[in-house]
Amino acid sequence: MSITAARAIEALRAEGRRITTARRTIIELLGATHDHLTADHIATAVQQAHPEIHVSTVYRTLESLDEWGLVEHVHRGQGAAFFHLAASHPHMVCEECGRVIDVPGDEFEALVARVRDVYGFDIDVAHNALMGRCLVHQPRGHSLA
Amino acid sequence: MSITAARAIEALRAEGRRITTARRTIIELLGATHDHLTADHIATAVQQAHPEIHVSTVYRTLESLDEWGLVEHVHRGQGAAFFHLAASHPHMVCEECGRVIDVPGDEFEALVARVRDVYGFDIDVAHNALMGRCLVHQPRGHSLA
DNA sequence: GCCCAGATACGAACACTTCGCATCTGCGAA
DNA sequence: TTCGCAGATGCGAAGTGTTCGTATCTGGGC
Repeated sequence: MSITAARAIEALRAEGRRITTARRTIIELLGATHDHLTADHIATAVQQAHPEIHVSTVYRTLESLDEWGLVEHVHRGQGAAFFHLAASHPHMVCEECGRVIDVPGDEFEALVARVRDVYGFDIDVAHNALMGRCLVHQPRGHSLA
Repeated sequence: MSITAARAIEALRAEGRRITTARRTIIELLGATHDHLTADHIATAVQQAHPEIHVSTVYRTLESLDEWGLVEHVHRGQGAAFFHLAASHPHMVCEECGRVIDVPGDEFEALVARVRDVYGFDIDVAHNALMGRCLVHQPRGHSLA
């Protein structure tokens, strides 16, 4: 089990929440991958080990873990949201190929600070993905060369 | 009719596309408001004047107008996307009250340029809304005072 | 006015997510 | 160890936002 997954489970225990099969399995799955998984992917993977775990349980579990700050979800444009263990960094999703790129949050610090000052709005950069085009899908094949 | 709506209809004509009741009504509606309307809102409003116009027509019309660059849609987190006449600026949506704030695109220029240089990713800042909290919904009532 | 590619009405289907409710279970107390 | 019960789950149905198939209709060029 990854260190982060172990920590998440420890956090559950520390707050007096139940460690159930669904919760443990989902957390371990998220801890074991760096992929960006949708609830449905997670349900499918979880059901390989525990076929009795229902999709709605996966949704509810993810919602709870999200609320408790142990996992986060990111909304893509139209498709399903994807989930990962709490890490709070922005994501960029290519509109052409769906590729997800992680960005360190500090790239956004200046913008977030300015928007807070000027517009009185506190941006949560990690909640919605930024859509756009990755380098192989830019108009007229623009490259870095 | 607003100037922008008139322009959009002119653009349709110039490209040899048909000016139908659905298209004209939707464009005029979008031109007459600064609100951020979902497809469903648009359908409801359109149907007050033309009850025969079907929701699916509204969706298809919006999709076409979007494709032709006359309107744009913005994805909120979980709820429905909202539409407006082409303007291409980012939006910020309060997670608490759903309020939508428009931001001039140039606030993002530095970030977009840097991300393009460093990550080879071309962000489309207008496609997904930025989620967060407006000033009345910030944690611990933080204000600008 | 006639014609037909393109647009529409209608409803069914779809993908993703939430809900209600009966049953079950983790875990603290006895 | 067993007991009790708040909280978690299984299951299916419903909800929401959107897309699709198909028969019919219509804008606008002739």
